[in-house]
Amino acid sequence: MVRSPFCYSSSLKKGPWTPEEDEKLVDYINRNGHESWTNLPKLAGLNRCGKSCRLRWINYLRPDIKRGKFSQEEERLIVNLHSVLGNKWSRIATHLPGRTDNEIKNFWNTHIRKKLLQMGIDPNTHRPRTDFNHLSNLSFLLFGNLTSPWNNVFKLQHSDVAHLINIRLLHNLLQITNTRSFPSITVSGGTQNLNPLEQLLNKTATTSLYIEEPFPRTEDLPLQAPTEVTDAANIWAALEGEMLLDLDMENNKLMNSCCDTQIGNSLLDQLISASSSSSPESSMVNQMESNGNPLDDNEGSGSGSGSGSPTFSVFDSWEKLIDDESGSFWNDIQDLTSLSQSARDLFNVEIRI
DNA sequence: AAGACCTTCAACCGCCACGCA
DNA sequence: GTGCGTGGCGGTTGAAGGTCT
Repeated sequence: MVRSPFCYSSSLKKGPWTPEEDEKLVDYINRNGHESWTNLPKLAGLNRCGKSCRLRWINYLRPDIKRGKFSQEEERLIVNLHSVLGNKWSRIATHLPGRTDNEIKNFWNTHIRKKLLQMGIDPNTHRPRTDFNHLSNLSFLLFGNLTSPWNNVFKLQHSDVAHLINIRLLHNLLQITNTRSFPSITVSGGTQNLNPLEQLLNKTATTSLYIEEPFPRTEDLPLQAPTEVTDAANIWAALEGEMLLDLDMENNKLMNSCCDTQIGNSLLDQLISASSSSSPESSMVNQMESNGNPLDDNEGSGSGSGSGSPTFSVFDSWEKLIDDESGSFWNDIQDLTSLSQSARDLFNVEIRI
């Protein structure tokens, strides 16, 4: 591939811009505009490449640049848009007036990404993480809500997330380490076309789940009758026993307490169903893009949840989280993280596969 | 006080798409 | 159809400042 020579000359200056250079660039563009970035440096008296000038102007010197910290509203919008658009920073930037793609990208990588990881959510897919390296981080989801000041609504979601993440972790763990098969889980009485785990978490009164067969640890052991489990606590306990997750007494207490929480509609379930359904995201982003600046109307119906669709969207879920009236949900996440260190240590030690 | 380590973000690099000759 | 110049984008880097030990 023939590389364009411009911008690769070693004689051109690189690195941070000086105030004098900024002044020259702003002055020239104010007087002449920027029809050709290639010719601009020469005409403006700058020993820079056009590309560098363009970047400096777009990311820093433009008069309509909004400086300063991102608001919670902007943060929420970035997360929502990223869940739909991925790393399309320039497209995301079109929804945040005054913010540049570079600024948003940096903000994502330095702030939001970390927060999602702490929540056990893969920032790339916006789904629960299923890699094992972050088990220690997940443990805070399991134990944190025992003492956290979260309000009731969020506690339920938080608990559900923990349940599903752990069940999925176990499932994946088994599939990876497995020479043995994962016990099949069937649903009795359920009418929805959900997979068993999702049905469990979307629990209706008539739903029962069966762990059909324990792990055959040895061929000598007789087959056991299917065990009926009717709630997340029991299925978790059953899996836990079969997985040789030898939690000590203290951990068990914590686990039981955690699992005593009543199951409600889960954030995670909604995220999953939103992601696997007929792509509400695409219609969402279309709506957002056709509505113009979403920051202008997000308190009304413009955030997408009021479209009349019965399907939960990923945005609804996020907004429920973020709208937590106790304040910033990010702050709550941080509270949990700090509370969970001891539990995290226990969890790390006790997993034996 | 000082060095190590961490975080942030401006700027660069390389690739791709598009328009034009 | 092909090659070149250019603009635009996303990933990455590294300097600077902050925090920790």
